[in-house]
Amino acid sequence: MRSKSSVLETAVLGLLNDSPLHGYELRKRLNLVLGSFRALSYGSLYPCLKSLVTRGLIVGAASNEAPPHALSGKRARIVYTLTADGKEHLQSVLASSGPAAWEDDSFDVRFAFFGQTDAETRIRILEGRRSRLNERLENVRDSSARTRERLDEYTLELQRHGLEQVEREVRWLDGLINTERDRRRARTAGVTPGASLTADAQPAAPDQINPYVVDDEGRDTDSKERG
Amino acid sequence: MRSKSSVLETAVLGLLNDSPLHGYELRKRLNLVLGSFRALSYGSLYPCLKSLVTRGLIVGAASNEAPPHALSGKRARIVYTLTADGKEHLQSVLASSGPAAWEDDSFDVRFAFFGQTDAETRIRILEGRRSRLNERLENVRDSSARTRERLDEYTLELQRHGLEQVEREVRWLDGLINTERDRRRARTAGVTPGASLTADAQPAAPDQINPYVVDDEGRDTDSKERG
DNA sequence: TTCGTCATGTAATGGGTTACATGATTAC
DNA sequence: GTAATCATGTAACCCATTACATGACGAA
Repeated sequence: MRSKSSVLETAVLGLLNDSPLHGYELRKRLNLVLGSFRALSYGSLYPCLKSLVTRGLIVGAASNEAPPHALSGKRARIVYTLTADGKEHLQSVLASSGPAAWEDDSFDVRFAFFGQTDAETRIRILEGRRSRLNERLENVRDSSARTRERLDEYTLELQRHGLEQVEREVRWLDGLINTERDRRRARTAGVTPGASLTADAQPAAPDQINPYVVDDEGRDTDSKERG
Repeated sequence: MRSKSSVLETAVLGLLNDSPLHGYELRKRLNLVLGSFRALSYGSLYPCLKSLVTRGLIVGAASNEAPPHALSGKRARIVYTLTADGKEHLQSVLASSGPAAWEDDSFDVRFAFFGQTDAETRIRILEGRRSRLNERLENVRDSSARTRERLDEYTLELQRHGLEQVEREVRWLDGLINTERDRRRARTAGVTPGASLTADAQPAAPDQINPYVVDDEGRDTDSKERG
């Protein structure tokens, strides 16, 4: 249950859970998920795959010909597949909903694999991220209130813009959380799913108390060194 | 003219150009500028200061008492000041407007010090960043067009949201560029400045050709490994 | 035949964090 | 007296990038 599982590892395992892939292809898909759209280097990917093999979470098999959807023989490449251990590990990672799941670096990956994540976990992560962002917003507004006047025009504008981006992300989360709740309600009522992810962000309960469970991943909420 | 000058170094020099500061205080201000609002660790800051001292760009002086605005004796701390070399170096960094100035990591710092930057350079950096983002947008839309159908709901939503954020930043840049141009026009006409940074983003010329000058910082535009 | 893309890797390097170590000063 | 904040630093480590090395395949 302990193993750190970096963002990259989670992403690799998550993708391989959909279908076996070789490194080169893996990288391309990774770029769509990781950080939005930035190139991950092979210098990170291959050592990561190596390590996963060593730990028995995936296996690599040289596949010379006839890939599933017989395109063309191409060339020898190593197709990686999840092992039973790997699947188990992935499930445990995907089941966690502590701070580690909603911090900047990991949230995106976790969100990208929401399709393989339990509905309650999804909600917990979304709410966790939202309160994390709100907390940050509060900090910035506080410190801004104290130092606003002695900041020049551009610094101020940069701050304003940053704040706005975060506020927008909070509203995005509001919408997603509402959608998830609607779905939950529909599920328990036994109705066919109707809610779409792109539903408008209803104003949501004005004061959402969110007693998120910090059950895993060590790492508690009150770390100093934040403001 | 060559020296790499990391983001952190630029930020430090830029802040010290306003007024001499000691490490602890420096860090707090750095956090407002760098990456928006994230804690920079002393483990990065102090070695950086050390290196700047070694290279003669700043000098540290133990200041035991009477800080400028006589608060209280506090305690021995090391107040850093820019040297002539340091000022010169900073000016040359601030004068550069190549790709290195508008990439993700450095753009924020450069923008934060626009108050100390030449107007033409400001425009060039803003335009450079905008075309960088547009280029990225194009790439994502292209690859999205090819793989859209086999992506699940959440991955798709993540991508949509990422795209939206970037589009928003482009509009932000549109506004800033217009403001800068207005100011330039006002300047050459000898009028008192009236344009505010928060002016609405006019639709801007529908197709802005931007022949940005890649004059410094090695690093050309057509690096592979991007899509 | 040469260029672009597919494909897999390693070594050096870089830029940061965390944890550690230390100690004075201030507020409760 | 004791906790929080001020203040400065070092050492170990992490995770990723860049540059390098290699080579096959398909298309121009």
